Amino acid sequence: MVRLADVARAAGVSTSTASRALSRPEMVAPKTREHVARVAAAMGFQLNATARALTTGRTGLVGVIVPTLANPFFPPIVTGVQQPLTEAGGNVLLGVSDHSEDRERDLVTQLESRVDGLVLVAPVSGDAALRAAAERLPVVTVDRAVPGLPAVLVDIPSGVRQLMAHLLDLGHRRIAYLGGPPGSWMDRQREKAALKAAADAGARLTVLDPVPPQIDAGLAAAEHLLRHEAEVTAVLAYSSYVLLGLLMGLPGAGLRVPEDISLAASDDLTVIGMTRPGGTALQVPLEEAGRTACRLVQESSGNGTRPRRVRVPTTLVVRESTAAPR
Amino acid sequence: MVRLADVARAAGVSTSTASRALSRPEMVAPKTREHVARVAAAMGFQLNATARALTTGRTGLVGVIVPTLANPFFPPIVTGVQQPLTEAGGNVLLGVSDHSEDRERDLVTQLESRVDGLVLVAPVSGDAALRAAAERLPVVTVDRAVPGLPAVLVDIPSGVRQLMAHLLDLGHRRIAYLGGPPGSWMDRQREKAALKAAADAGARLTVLDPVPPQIDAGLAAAEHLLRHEAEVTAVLAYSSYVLLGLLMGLPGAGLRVPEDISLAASDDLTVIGMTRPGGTALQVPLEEAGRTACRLVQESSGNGTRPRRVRVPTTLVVRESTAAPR
DNA sequence: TTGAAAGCGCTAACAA
DNA sequence: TTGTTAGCGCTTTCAA
Repeated sequence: MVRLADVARAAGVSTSTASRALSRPEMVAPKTREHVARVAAAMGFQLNATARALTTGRTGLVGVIVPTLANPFFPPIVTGVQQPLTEAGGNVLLGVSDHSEDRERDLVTQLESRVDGLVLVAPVSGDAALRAAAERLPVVTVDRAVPGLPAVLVDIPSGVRQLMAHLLDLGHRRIAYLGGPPGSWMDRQREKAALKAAADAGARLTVLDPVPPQIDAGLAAAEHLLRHEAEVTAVLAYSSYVLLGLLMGLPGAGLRVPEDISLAASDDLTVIGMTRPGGTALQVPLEEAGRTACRLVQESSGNGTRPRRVRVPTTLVVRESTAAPR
Repeated sequence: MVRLADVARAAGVSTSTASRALSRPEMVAPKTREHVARVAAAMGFQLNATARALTTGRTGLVGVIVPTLANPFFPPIVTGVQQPLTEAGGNVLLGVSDHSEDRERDLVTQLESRVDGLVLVAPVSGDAALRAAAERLPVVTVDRAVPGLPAVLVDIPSGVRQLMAHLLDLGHRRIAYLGGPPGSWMDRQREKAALKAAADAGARLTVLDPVPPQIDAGLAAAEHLLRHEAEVTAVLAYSSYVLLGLLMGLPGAGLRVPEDISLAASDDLTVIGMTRPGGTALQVPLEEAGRTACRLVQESSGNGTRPRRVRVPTTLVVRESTAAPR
């Protein structure tokens, strides 16, 4: 392995000068700088990141802890965090908690001394534990608000209001909300927003039982809908998986979309933009959420501006699955 | 920040003893060991990973470079790599190359001094560049074979043979292969395997034009199929996205699955296991591929066993979308 | 603009 | 079993 000292000797300068020539070029005479750079390149030299980290106290790494990569919600966030780091040669140190609080805690303590900051995506630990971590290094949460910590929140409730407004504008007055996943905090927010929008417009919103986020659930829901809720003219599904299920189940039962019933979803994580009919849905800016979280980490690495809370807005994308009721 | 020296002083031992008590407990008297552990815990002490890495030469990190996280093929591989590391407290340092050779090269040089080894997933760089990297640290490729380097290959061609055998067993003799993505090396392997299986059985395999991996493409293909290839009784799609498109497009045109036509796909990356009818497909063990790659990295960190090439087998999962032709 | 020297926090000979 | 000592490869005062 070639070390900085080797380069310095070969270039006939001190290690300090060699170090400066490569890391703080403006501190070195142009001639020396170029000479050192040339020698270093010729020897195939690369500064050792670990040693730099030890002396400078900065690793250039940001830790990202996600519950899983199997849910398509999370990978785009990781991609987003990576983006602002790229320019500066930084990287993402990834941790997958598997939805386990224990595992999450272990990951936080493991990563603490390896990263400059931490992005915790939908963390499951308690507020206190998260605040404790934030005392030791910059911590930003995504899709979860912890009092006193900076956070990035995807503003789905306001998106749901847009979705409802769209359906109401079309003339729907009997709408079903197909909620889930069972027990989810986010779902209660969505449901609340939908109920309020319906009430404000004097429309009826039937809240169906929460279902798991699977196509299967959509198919089952389609059957239920047909048997018991024939009078609704539109369905708002909390997930694109469920919407996909509805899209597959309803035609088989003789209900055409959107002629007989309108369908919309509050995320676009599956391919529902490309089905036929295309699914009306909220576009969720997950990469942007990741980018924002990364920038908040970088900000709070500097001197202490007070914790910011950033809300990233969703966008309503209207496609063929919604139309005026007959 | 609490350092090891602080713990040592508080515990009344030398830093070496403190170090051993925490890192190599078997080298220290039980009493001392527990005392040090207690003191360390009380002070909230954690060994500094960067400093350890500098002295030991091992970081505990494995770099994983993927082309993207947007394609559902890749996240499970990353998850798989992480798994064997977890027990030893290791982590994944992630790089996303965006399918760019330049970016991939930069990532390799960036990560080199931060990780113990590198897993390159479907790398785009030339063989020579990859072999050069392998001279400096352990490198394992996934879904790409480089002569001289260890690799993990998902054995889709043999899976395609199973799929073909399944269709032929059912009695299909006029089968369409819907290939893609356009220009893909993997696709040529699949197509070759399918053609050979058909020829061996005296069946006819019509190779349709490659399409991109989107539901849309499936829908378009469905229409094409109806207009020009009405005589086929089964379709083998190279991707589950395309299968999903067929599943959505065919019924609308009056063709029932599987009564009028059988459908199968050579991956199960979407939710086609949960559609109705369920889609017959190859189950692709991506997490296992990741785990295997990680173990190969760990192996080649030790003394040099010669590069291994591991082939992970796919599994045929038969569901309702395939049946005997009428 | 450059160099000498100290040290980041830890581990690992070597000695005792 | 424990302590002393010398680095790991780099950056950064401080002085010249």
